[in-house]
Amino acid sequence: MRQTSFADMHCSLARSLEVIGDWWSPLILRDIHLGLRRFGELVEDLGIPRALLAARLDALVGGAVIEKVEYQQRPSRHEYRLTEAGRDLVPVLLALTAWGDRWRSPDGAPIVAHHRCGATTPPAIVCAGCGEPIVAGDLDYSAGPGAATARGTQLIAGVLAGGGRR
Amino acid sequence: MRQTSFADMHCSLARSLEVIGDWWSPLILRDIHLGLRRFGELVEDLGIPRALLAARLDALVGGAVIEKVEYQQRPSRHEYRLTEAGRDLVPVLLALTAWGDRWRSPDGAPIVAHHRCGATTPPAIVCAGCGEPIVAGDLDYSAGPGAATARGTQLIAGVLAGGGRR
DNA sequence: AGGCTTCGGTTCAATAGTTGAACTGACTAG
DNA sequence: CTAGTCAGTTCAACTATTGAACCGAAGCCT
Repeated sequence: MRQTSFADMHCSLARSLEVIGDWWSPLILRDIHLGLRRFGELVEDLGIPRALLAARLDALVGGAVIEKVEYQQRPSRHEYRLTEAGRDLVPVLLALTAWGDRWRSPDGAPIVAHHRCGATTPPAIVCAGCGEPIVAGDLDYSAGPGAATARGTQLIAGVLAGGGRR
Repeated sequence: MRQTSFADMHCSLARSLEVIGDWWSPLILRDIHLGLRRFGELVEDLGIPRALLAARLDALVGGAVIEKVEYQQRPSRHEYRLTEAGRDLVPVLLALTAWGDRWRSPDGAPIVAHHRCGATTPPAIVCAGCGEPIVAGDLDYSAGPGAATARGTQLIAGVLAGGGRR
């Protein structure tokens, strides 16, 4: 019996979590993005058990969000870098960080991001159609082409078909 | 010793994960947002063990992202609803879902979100200063007021002080 | 009144994952 | 030829997850 896999759920959130939903994975990605790319640096920065880091890195490589690159030969040494999919995840992690800044960091943000335009304001999640910031209450949902009634969306399918419940 | 807590790390991403970083928690929040608010509905939709759901709901209530509300008396029955902090998390979950749509759902999105403006396009994460979509390479970082050198940011502090490494 | 059903959990034993310390192996520098 | 660096692996103790069974309060049916 393994920890339940989300890979087969017909939900993109579940599939995303299958790749980066483990306890340490988002922090590993943060560190790699910030420039800590070597095994030893990650161990030292995070205090993560070495066995677990090795397993997580393998999983992230398998999930194609990072890749293992040789940075020197003799002795052969490797480091980890974000792939394109991994870089595409950075804004999401930044948005989650901003949430933590808003709701969990009364003493101020520990890390401040600067956009190349000079702004240090938190990111905004906006509708690509109208440009307005997205607010939970402004959303509605319908079933897409990949929908199914199965574990993880056993009732969701019905809720969506019924025009939603919210 | 239990699973390492991220609560004391000086990183808002770690603090966010402390609340919603567990394996099932984001899916539970998704379901509650979509209208599945009762214990039994969540069990049926997700196939999550009842003991685990009870523990996760308690933790999410403790983390102030959901609240337990009585929806009928005699017999007393409760449901779970997003708090303001929980609703503020919805756009982030939507962004993570969109990432899964882009990179993990070759057959098309299982769930399609509609903004009240009519658009069904995925959300965009933009810089609140200039309005441009945020791309990993356009970011730089510096230490904020809450920074510290401790587990979770043992090396990060130095990297930020040195003007970054990226 | 007595029995069946619903809802929202709790309990439990088996299994799987996490932890931290110690160890390994390839290689280099001195 | 000894010590050191880096990137892991191994291992035993401990925790967490799983899924099935059980529980209790209350309403409904006859």
